Amino acid sequence: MSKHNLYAARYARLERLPASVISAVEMWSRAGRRATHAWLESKYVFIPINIGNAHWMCSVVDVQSQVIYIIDSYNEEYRHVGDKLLEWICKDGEANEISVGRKSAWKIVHKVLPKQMMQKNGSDCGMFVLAFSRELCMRMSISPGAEPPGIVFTSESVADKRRRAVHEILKMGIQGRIDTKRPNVACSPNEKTTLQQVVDAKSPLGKQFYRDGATEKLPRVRIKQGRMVKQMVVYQPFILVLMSPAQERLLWKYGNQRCIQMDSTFNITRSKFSTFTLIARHPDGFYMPCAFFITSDERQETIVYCLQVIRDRIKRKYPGGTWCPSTFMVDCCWAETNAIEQVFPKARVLWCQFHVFQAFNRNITSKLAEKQGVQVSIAISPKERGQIKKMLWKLVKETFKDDDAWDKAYTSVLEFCDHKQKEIDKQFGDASWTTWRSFRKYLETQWGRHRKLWARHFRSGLTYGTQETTGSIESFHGRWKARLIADGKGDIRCRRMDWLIHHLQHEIIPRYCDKVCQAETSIAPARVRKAMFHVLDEAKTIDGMKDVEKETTDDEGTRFSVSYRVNYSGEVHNVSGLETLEDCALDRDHTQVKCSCALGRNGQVCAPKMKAMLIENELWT
DNA sequence: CCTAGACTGAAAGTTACTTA
DNA sequence: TAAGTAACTTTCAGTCTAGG
Repeated sequence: MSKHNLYAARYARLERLPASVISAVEMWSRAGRRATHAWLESKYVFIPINIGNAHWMCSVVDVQSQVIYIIDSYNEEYRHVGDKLLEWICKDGEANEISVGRKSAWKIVHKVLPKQMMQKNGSDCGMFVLAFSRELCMRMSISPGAEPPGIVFTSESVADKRRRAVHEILKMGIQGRIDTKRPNVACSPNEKTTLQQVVDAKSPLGKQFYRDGATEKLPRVRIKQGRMVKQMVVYQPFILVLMSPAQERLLWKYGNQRCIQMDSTFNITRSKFSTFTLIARHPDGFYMPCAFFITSDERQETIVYCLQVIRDRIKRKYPGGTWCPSTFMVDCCWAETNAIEQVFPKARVLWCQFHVFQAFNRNITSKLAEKQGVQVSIAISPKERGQIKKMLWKLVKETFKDDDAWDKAYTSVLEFCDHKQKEIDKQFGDASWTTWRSFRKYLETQWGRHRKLWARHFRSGLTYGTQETTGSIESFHGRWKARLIADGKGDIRCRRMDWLIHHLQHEIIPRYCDKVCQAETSIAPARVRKAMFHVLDEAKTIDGMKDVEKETTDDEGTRFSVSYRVNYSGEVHNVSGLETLEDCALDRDHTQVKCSCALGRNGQVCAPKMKAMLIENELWT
C-alpha cells in the first residue's frame, strides 16, 4: 500500500475527452508525479467533474478496491462519466506501469442520496462536491456496501457550508502551489492567497458609489485581514475651489507667461483641511492672492483637479489664446510639483530656495551628526558642516559659466563627501561610519536628479519675477493668520469652514482688489470696492461651478450664499471590528462591525459596512 | 506625528513558442 | 491542437524616507 492516501485531482472536463483524453491524462498525471506522486499510487483519488461547463459532480476512485464512486447531487446517473474515468485509469496505469488490474474487474457505483440531501437549486452543485469530499475525507471509509450513505447534511445546510468555506478561506488562505522539493510541507504564508485576492476588494464598490468619471475618482476601499491591516476606508477627498471674477482677471492678466507661486497652509479651520493659495506678482512689485482651494488632502490627483478647474475657468472666461504661466514657484513638495507638470506641461516648476536650503540643513544636522562609538566618538566638526553648507548654497544660489561648470561644482561636493568618508574609513574601517556616504546618497537621489528644479543656474532665461523663494506667499499666510488671531474671536483652529470662506470673500479679496485698482487707476478705493462688490454680487462667487449652492450664515449672522463644486462629496469611514467579519459571516450578525460615521455610531448600517456585508454575501449566497 | 510618493520585490497576467 | 513553458510586462503591497 502506498503511503499516500489521498490524491485530489484538478477537475476534469468531460466534453474534452474524446479528442484529447490521452494527452490530457498524461499531462495531468505527469504534473501530479512531478508535484508529489502519481495519482494512481494513492488510496483514494477525488476528481471533481464538470459537465457541459455547467454542472459539477463528485467522483472518488478507490484504487485499491477498484471501485469508482460517482456522487451527483441530483441523483442522476451519468453512465459515460464512469466509463471515461475507467478508461483514463487503465490508460494511465499502463503508461506509468502501475498495476490497476483488469478493466472488467472495476466496479462503477452511483451513490444514491437520500431525498433530504439532494440539491434543490441550480447553483449549489459546486458546494455539494466540496461537501461530499470533505465528509468522505473526514471519515476516510468508503465501502461499496454502505449505501446509501446516511444523512450527513441536508440541502438546507449547504448555505452554512458555503459560509464555512468563506471562513476557512479567510482564515487559512488557499495554497497556490505545491513546493516540488518539499511536497509534504505546507506552503509558506507568502504563497497563501490572501483575502484581497479571494475577495477582490479593490474592484469598484458597486452601484451605490459609482459616478461618471475617471477611475481615480472612485473611492478606494482597502480591506485587510491577517497579515494585512484590518481597516476599511472609503476615501473621498473634499475639494472647494474659491476664485472670484476679480481674482480670475488678475490671474489672467498677471499670471500669463509669468510666475505663479503656490503654497499650502494648515490650521485655518477646525477641519484638518489644507488651504492652497496661488499668488501672482503685480508689475508694481506686490503680490496678490489669485485663487484659493481648500482640500481634505494634499495628494497629487487632488491638486491636479483643482488646478484643472482654475485653468479651465480662465480659458472659458478669456477664450483668446492659451493661458499658461511660465513658471510655478512651490516648496519642495513632490505632490505639488507633479500636479503642476501634469496640468501645465509647458510651465517650469521651481523649488523655493529657502525650503531647499532648509531641507539641506535638516539633513546635514541629522545625517552628519556626531556619532558615539564603542571606544571613540567621531566628531564631524561644525567647520566641516559649514564647508558643505557653503558648497551647497553656492550650487543653489549662483549662476555658473555653463552647465559643465555647475556639474563640476556638483561633482566636487560629491567628491568632498567621498574624501571625508575615506578619511573615516581609513581610521575605523569600512561600513562602520557611513555618515558621509549616506549623505552623499541622499544628495544624489534626492537632489542631483532634479537639479533643474532648485538650482539658480538652470533658471536663467526664465521670467519669474524677482523672488527665488515662496517668501511672499509664506508672509501672506503669516499675516493672514496674525490678522485672524488678532480679531479676538478665539482660536482659529476652532472656526468653521463657512467662516473661512466668508473671511476670504469679504476681507482678503477686497483688500487686494483695492490695492490692484489703486495701482491700475486713480479711482479712490471706496468706489473701487463698491465696483468690485458689484461684480462679486453679480457672479455670486464662482460661476460655472454650480453643482452645489448653499446659503450660509456667518458668525455675525449675515447670510450669504456660496456656490461651489464638489466633485464627490464624502467622508472617511473608519470601520473597526473587521476581524469579526468571519464570525459575522457565520452568525449573520453585523453589529460587531462598527463604523466611525454618524450612522455607524448609532449601530445602523452605513455604506462601507454594507459593502463589507455585501462582499461576504456574494460568497455565501 | 502624519501623509505622500519613490522604490522594490513578488505575484499575477500575457504572449509567443514548444511539445506530444 | 491544446496543454505546457518560458520570458516578459503589469500590478500590487509593503517599506522607506521625504517634507510640512
